[in-house]
Amino acid sequence: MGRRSDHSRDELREIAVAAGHRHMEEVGFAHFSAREVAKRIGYSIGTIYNVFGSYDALILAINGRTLALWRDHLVRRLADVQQDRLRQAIAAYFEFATTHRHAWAAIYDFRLPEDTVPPERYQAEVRAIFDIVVAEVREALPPARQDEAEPLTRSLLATVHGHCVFAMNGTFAILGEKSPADAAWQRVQEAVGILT
Amino acid sequence: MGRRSDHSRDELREIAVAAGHRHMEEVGFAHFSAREVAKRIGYSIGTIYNVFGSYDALILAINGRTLALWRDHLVRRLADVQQDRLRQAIAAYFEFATTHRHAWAAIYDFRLPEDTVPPERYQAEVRAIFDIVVAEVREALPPARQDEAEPLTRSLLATVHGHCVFAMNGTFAILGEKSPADAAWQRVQEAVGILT
DNA sequence: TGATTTATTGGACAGTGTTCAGTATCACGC
DNA sequence: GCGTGATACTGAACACTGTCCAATAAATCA
Repeated sequence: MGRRSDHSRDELREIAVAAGHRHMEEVGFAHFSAREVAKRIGYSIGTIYNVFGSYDALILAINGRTLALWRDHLVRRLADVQQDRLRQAIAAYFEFATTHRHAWAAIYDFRLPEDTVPPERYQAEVRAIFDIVVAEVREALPPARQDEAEPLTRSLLATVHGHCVFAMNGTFAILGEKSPADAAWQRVQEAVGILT
Repeated sequence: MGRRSDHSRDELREIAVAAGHRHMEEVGFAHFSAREVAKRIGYSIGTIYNVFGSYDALILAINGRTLALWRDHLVRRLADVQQDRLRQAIAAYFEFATTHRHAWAAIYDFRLPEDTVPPERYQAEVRAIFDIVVAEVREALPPARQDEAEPLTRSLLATVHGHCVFAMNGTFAILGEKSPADAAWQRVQEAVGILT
């Protein structure tokens, strides 16, 4: 067949990413299939490769969307909160991971070939989330120490992430930990408190 | 063919795990192949399934071996160190992840089917590493607080793990973090210091 | 109306995990 | 020595995967 034109190229890309994201949420990275995405949007596997160029690029697009949804969740969660904003941010981290288990895990399950860097769009998505958290951390610091917000935020994000990973992958279950979010919150409080 | 008997069943299992572990180190979880393991030990794919029962069980056996090597590395690294033992432990964490990138990542890339629990042997391997670290954390705490060592260690392990993950998967590169291990060490110092 | 560009297809290829009927070899009882 | 099981091992078959690309249909342009 030839051009079908019910969708522009950008629309088609958008539709494929949306369907791919749903598929990822349902089956997870290990059982994700590009053919299945094609099937779901009513196109053939070849079209997926025409639009995205490679399997990796498709995954990257889907993970990028997950990051955008994650940021969205974080923003909404902080929108009408006055107190304990850092704690709410941690809660949002865990909530998103729990609610979107598979899509969230896919962000970390997928690895680009070595010596390959993610595209600028994707990196921007990561930084966008980071920037939101930096602002919160800065707010929690005394004015004299606010220039330390960025390195501190990197470390605190890693800290929360570690707790979230162990909660999601069963490590904490093996070790008998039952309040991962609380533990993460303690570490964050200590780190911020010591500069106060 | 029939029974070949150059190896007992246990020997064969051992050989397969060793070869599988090497294969994993070379190509990583995404490109790991059970057929390739079979080829490397000079048996057919069927034998792999006879010995391990399933792909998942093979991966679990290989990851179990990685955990054992990791524990070994940690023990050796702490063997003749008097000062800064916690810091050395963190260094050992990062070292092992760096030196065995693929095998280390496979521990977290692989996920058992939902509602499935890893076999007791595997759990014991995880706890063995945990126990080593608990002893170090307890030693670093004042006598009156040593009963808090276990929950604290779970949290600190997660903290260090988070930093290591972000260092290995490129997140820290995107965010401009250049001393992940130092950042992790700071968080650990704070948490331990506050109880001192 | 051609000629050309573009979008889309789906078969072909090499690889995967998984199963299992078939076969070769051993150990043992007679 | 000779059956008779039990055991170890094989590899073809199946349904799937990512990847590529010659063929084709439709839209656009000259």
